[in-house]
Amino acid sequence: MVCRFSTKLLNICISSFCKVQQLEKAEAIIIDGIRLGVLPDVVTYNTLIAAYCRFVGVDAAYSVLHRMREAGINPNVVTYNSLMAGATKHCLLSRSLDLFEEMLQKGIPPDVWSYNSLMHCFFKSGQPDEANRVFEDIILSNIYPCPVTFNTMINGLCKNGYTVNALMLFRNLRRHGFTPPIVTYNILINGLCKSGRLGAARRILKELGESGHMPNAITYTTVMKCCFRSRQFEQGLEIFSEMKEKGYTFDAFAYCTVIGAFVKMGRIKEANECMQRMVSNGIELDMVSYNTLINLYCKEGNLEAAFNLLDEIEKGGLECDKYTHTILIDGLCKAGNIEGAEHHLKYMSMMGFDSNVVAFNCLIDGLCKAGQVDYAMKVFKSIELKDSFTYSSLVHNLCKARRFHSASKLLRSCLRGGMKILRSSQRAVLAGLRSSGFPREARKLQSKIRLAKILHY
DNA sequence: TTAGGGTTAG
Repeated sequence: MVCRFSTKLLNICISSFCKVQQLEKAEAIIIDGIRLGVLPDVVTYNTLIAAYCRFVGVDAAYSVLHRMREAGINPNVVTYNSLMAGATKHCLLSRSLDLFEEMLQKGIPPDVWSYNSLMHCFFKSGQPDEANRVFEDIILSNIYPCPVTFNTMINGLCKNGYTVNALMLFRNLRRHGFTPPIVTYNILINGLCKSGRLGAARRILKELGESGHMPNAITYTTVMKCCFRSRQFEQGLEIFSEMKEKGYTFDAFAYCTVIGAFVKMGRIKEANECMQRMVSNGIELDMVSYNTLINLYCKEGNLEAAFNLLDEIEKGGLECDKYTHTILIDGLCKAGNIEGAEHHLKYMSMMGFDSNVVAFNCLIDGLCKAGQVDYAMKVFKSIELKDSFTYSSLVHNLCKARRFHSASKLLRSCLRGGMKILRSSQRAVLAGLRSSGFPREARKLQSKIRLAKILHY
């Protein structure tokens, strides 16, 4: 006979294994349980589905759903919520919307988590108006919003460029008695930092202190990153020291932020020390951590170590991403191995990665630095996607090669396209034209630049 | 079950 207590115990075990990502052990326990007459229930399958969504992928979670149905257990609102959250996390946005529709068709009433996922999905697919409509529906319906609803809304608004609206929502919620948890503060501080509203971010940070909350490691990492991003390295390092003094635990996010900053400052020795501390502290390395390490190896000129690590990662079953390959392409270019970089670009494409503007920018810059400006121009013409880095780099390098007319022509086409270009590159063209005896062309170009500023900036 | 911080190029 199956007793409920046994299934409850089974579920506790499954949950424990799922939390530490030991899904095979969780599956094995289910088989053992069935053998002993303890049958899995909807909670067992939901726990597994959530874990597969989180650690593996939505397809793996669907195979559990299939087994669940075969066992005669119907999915409930939690099942759908997990699948929706998983689909949104893995950017399968239409799948997430389909799941919501399927839920309605099957007569399963969505709860606040379903709506939260739906909003998240709309924001992630760049449809803030649709997300806002869902939010209004929640407010006007009898579904009670939870803090996650507000956080999803504030985060989505920030990520879609509506930081001012996010700040207004935060203020309105506070006025109506909502006491924001630390997560809300972190979301808002991050959004404000990333949109360059550092003053507003500082004010929210001050409010956080006054609210009686303590900033957590995420708050510190966010503000530290913000300093590094705006090249206020010393200020960022002060936060790093404060974190250490106050005894905050460093996770992969905090270490990667600091290592990345040391690498950017050219302080490779300190970056290395940090990396060793991260490894010796037993931090489990994910793909971003590995990318940070590969970047460190490349910047210290140790391409061999970088490629060895790439092999190790691939053999270990972790999938390298576009960042890994772009870092390696840049490393090869910086080491003067243009042939290797081109070869790796082909490898990247063979692996199914889309055309990557950053990787091509590295190659164009590398070619210029190797004196192959004509070839760089050929690559430039062959690529569809170009950004301000592409133009700035090529204009700068054409000036260095004293090809001011070509640089001027390129700068004009960039301005016509409404693309921003580094001021130093603009100045280099103007100065070059003047010094090489073409002041009239320099004046004409200057007025084009002014016009573009009025039109686009 | 859901929301927040980290990796690439001038």
